[in-house]
Amino acid sequence: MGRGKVELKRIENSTSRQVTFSKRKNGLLKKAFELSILCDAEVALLIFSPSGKAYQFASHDMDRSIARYRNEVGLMEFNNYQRSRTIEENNRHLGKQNISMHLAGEDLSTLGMKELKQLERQLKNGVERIRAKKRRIISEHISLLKKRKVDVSKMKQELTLTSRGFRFQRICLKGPCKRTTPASKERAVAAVVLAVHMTGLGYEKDGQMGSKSHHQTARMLADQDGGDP
Amino acid sequence: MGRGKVELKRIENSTSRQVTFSKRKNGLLKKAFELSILCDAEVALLIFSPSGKAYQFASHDMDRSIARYRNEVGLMEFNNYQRSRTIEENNRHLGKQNISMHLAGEDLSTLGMKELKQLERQLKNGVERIRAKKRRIISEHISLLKKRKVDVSKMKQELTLTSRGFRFQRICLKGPCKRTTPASKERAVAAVVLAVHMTGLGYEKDGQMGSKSHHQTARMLADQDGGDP
DNA sequence: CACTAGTTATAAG
DNA sequence: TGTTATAAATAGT
Repeated sequence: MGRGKVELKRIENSTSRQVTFSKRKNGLLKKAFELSILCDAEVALLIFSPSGKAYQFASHDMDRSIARYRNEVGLMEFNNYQRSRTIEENNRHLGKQNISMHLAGEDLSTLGMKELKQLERQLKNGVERIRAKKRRIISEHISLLKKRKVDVSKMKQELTLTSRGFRFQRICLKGPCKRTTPASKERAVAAVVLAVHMTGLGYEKDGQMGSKSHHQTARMLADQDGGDP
Repeated sequence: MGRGKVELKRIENSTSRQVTFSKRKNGLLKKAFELSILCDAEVALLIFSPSGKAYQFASHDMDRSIARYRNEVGLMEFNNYQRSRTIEENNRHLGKQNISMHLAGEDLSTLGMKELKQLERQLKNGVERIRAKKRRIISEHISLLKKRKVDVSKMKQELTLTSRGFRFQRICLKGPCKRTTPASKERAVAAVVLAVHMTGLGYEKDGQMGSKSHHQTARMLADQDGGDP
């Protein structure tokens, strides 16, 4: 899009790379937001600029989405299957000796000694990385398990609190008390508002934004905006 | 984009919502990929369809990006601050009587009876939604906990298998056997390859893709492509 | 940062 | 799923 068609490779000119990053980052954040609204999807997006600045969007909650990711794809080979497919395409198009194709275990016979050595080194590294990663995943999962237990008990407590708030609301707003004044009603509402807010679960957004507002939203969703200094 | 301008709100028609989800999901994955290549950025994207299916893209490594996110923004209230700002802007631009501002518990005194009634209704709905949501979350968490336990034991089993593969590799490729022929080495390598693949943890990608491949890649990163059944 | 030409994404059919 | 007319994103200025 734009004056000229763009090649899909790293933009060499540093300035235009930064400009493009800024523009496309905003575009991506906006699109992510739109998808979440239009299609009622849960979307989480992390962007790190080359200079290390972080930007994010999460339609629901980043941690929730990450947890969900870990459940849905974290342990399956799905993830890795996709990854290796990606690598295969990657290498195929890079002309990188199609090593990943060989990694599929098919035609090792076409490899020379040099390539075999390379493969061997890669494999050793890979196995080591795998073992490290698994150790990491296991400990992560264990700590998650612990965290979950805490979270669940918290949720239960909060649910109790919420119920209290709800009862309070009913008593004050709909109870038999006939002397409800506007002022006391306001206070009651404020109390329920407080309870609701303390639960930390806000209302879902259910409306639309003008194109102006959602633009601003997208910008705010990112750290600041602007280029990446 | 398309035949008509589209409102930024949940698409009510279920069919077109699914179609739109499918299209925009692919578009988003593609854009995320392009940003990562063109601007040399690290991008991680998680998408969950309303029906619960998960899609992802990670330019580098999802776990790495998540860890980075936790460092950069994970512990700050940044996230929540941004979210509440977003909702506030959202409502402000919707002209929704700045109810979210009132929800902040500040100036209920400026509201008329009509608005108070609306607030009351919203709050009741909200509390009910919250309670429902919490019930859902709690049961989700509980089933997750159960699932996690199973998964962790699986991981342990796999780790054991991996270790075996690693020992096998050392014996076959580096052991004292001097009669290693190219053919037997190939077989050994193939065996290790198999072991590695069975672990399901592939190699990280380190290069870029041609424009053709990334299109395919983006599609493959999703489960299949197509709609969300 | 604003503009605009030429590109891309996508809503509808 | 593939096509087409139109909206939207954006590269270059």
